[in-house]
Amino acid sequence: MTRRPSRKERKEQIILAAAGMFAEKGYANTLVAEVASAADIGKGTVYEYFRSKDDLFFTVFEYFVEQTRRVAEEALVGAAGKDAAGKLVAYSRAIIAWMAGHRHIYTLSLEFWAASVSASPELRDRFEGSFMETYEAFRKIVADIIQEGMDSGMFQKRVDPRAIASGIMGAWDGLGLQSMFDPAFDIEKTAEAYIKLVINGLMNETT
Amino acid sequence: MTRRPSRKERKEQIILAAAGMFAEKGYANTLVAEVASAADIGKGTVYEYFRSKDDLFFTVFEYFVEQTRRVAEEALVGAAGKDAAGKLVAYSRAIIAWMAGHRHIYTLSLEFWAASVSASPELRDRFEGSFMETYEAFRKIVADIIQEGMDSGMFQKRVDPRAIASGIMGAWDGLGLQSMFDPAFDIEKTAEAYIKLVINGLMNETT
Amino acid sequence: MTRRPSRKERKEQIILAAAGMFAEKGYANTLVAEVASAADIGKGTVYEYFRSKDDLFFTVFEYFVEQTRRVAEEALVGAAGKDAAGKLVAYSRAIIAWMAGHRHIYTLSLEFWAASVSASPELRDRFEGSFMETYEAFRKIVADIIQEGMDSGMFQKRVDPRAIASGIMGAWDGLGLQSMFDPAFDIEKTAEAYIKLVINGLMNETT
Amino acid sequence: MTRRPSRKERKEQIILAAAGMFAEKGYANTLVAEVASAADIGKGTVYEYFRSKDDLFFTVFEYFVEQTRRVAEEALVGAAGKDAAGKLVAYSRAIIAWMAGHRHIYTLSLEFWAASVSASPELRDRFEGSFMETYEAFRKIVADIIQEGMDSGMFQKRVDPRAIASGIMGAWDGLGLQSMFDPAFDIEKTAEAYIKLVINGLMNETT
DNA sequence: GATGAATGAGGTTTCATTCAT
DNA sequence: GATGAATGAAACCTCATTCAT
Repeated sequence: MTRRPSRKERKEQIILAAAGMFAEKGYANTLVAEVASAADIGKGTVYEYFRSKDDLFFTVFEYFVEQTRRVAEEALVGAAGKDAAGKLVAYSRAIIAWMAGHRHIYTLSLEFWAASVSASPELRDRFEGSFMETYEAFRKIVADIIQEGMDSGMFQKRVDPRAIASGIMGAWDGLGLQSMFDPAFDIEKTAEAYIKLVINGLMNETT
Repeated sequence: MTRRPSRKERKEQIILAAAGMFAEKGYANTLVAEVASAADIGKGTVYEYFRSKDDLFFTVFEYFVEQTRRVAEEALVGAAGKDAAGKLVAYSRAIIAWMAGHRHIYTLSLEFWAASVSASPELRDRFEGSFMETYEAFRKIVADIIQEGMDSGMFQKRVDPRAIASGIMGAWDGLGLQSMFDPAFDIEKTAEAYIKLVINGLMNETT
Repeated sequence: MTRRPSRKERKEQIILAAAGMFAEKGYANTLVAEVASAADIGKGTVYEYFRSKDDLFFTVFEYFVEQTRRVAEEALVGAAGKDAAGKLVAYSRAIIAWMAGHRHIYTLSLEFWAASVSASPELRDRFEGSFMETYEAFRKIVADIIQEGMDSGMFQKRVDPRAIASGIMGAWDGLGLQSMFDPAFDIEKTAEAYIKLVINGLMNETT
Repeated sequence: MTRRPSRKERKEQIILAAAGMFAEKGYANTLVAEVASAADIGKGTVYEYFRSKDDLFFTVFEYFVEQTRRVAEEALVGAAGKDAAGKLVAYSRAIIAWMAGHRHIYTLSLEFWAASVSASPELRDRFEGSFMETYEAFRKIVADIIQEGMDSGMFQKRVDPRAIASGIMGAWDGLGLQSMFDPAFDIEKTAEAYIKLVINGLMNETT
């Protein structure tokens, strides 16, 4: 005999069900009824927890952002103690591993990216703002590692840490994208070779 | 006095109007009536040229792919005669310049990416197939340049050309994405610094 | 320290809350939850006292009718001992004063009138029946006064007492209606002038 | 073979169908689908002509007001040339005859009255404003007749014409109401007796 | 007895698509 | 060939009512 879930648990249950459905069928093609059914609740119950389908969508997004940040945070912790190059490799591996391991969920990114341009103006602003903030957080982490490498003398090449961080992050997203279109794409192997090349670029002064 | 447009011109007129609307409001939020109105024709006329809204969407996508490939082709031609590093820089610049110069249209990518996951199964397959093909074409071009650099001895580092090509392309997409969320993001400067770092990585053997 | 209300008090508490809400927002636009909240009880509790929202509505109606009749009764008592003309004036004044003083509640009449035509067949019948009965009761009172005036010789004009009673009652309702649409409408002054004119008509034989 | 109706005719066709349905079942209990079906068109077509169900409702109201005013206008014309008392009788007869003859439509009044208090604030204001204007128009007509009667010396009693006009109009509405509840109520006979009494009151100076 | 979370039937509204002109 | 009025399936959302606690 299972107890009735708390309000918070019930809400998360719906968010997870919605995340799954949105990832699978896309936001526009997912019926609220399907989310409810996936969460094993009645259609009306969804509206007890979310004002509208849009509201649910944005909440799923926030949940997703939260998770993404936690992944980054954990990766950072796992990389502590290593030198700059080691940190970069470890950090990249963690991000890519998460993408590879949550391919099903990662699909949501595409939905969110699209929504950030095509949603209603109010929603769009919220998406855009959140994206900028999240990307900035990632960028700071990566740029700090690069700066540390330059400071320690490990990275000989003089670069703008933020620009390079942007490029590295871009590559992560872009590789994730390619793995989305091509199931045979080996994102982990590809990313591994790639980050090492970038690090090689950082370690050698241009002659 | 303007002559009546040919069937082909009329079709392109609709495609361009649709591209603009889809980029601006997103596919799902764009009404067929809006496309028709933007193309200065009647709503019913759209159906003289396209079987359905989905069909129009996919045609816009094909048109978009075609253009993208032409951009790549032209960039490649413009880079002919340079050495591998020069080609890479020129090629990257051309791609990024196109992104920066067609930001409004480039938004469509997000729609297409999302559709490749969330559209109806049939449409999804067509999207996925086309994406794989297009990415493969780009990948070949970039990988060939890298191979050429290694063959010529300019690139000292031994790498898997296809993997690195994937990473570079990923960075392009990912930087385009960041520029989409952040109007202040200077994609051309960032990409310039980044591609040079990657090239530096290629030119130096790991010690 | 307030004791727990008896079942009857609790029921009246709900009726009053419902009356207030229905008068303010209309029956259709009032949520059962709002009634409950206004009555300071839980939503489910309403259903401990009333079978359905319709049932609550009808009970409010009956309560309203009861009050209206009491008002009429009291007015009649207050007018006892006067002559026919005096009774008519006093009676009219009491009715109109009640309307003016309970403008907020009187709004309910409009809801009831509408319901008597547009509610479900069963409910409609109950409304119609109750209205006929109530109007008949009023009509009898007024007609009796008129008859008394004619009998006593005070009213010289020969009239059908019931027809005239209907007209007078109609004027009361109609004036109430006008005061509902126009906050500036002085119903008491208007009704006073009007009833005196009618009495003047009764007192003078047509020449 | 019937030609396709013009936009204006089609709109009126919907208004009439809606008026019938609203009168029969009440606004809240009428489905848009029922209106469409009564108008022999598709459900979606209703929305080609009206923004919303509320909008349709208000348009029906305006149509109703227009008709009511036309009735008053015609009645006034028909009464021209008579003396004040004759005008009053003719005018009253015309109004009451219209009510009696359009009982089916007149039911709508109850809906409109109720809406003027219970509809959404915006709609409510439009209703209220329109009612005040319409009542004022009627009031002016009746008051002018009374004034004319006093000026000509036919009406000996000194009265406030507007107050008495309000009372007479109130009686019309109130009698219509009674006839609505009671199918056996003979509104024409009752109104006839009543208006004559009122006129008697006007013709005789209070002694 | 009292409660309010859960429910889902039912209603409005949207919009891709058709087809008569 | 072009049009846009008409359509109705489909989807979101509301809210009276139930029932487990």
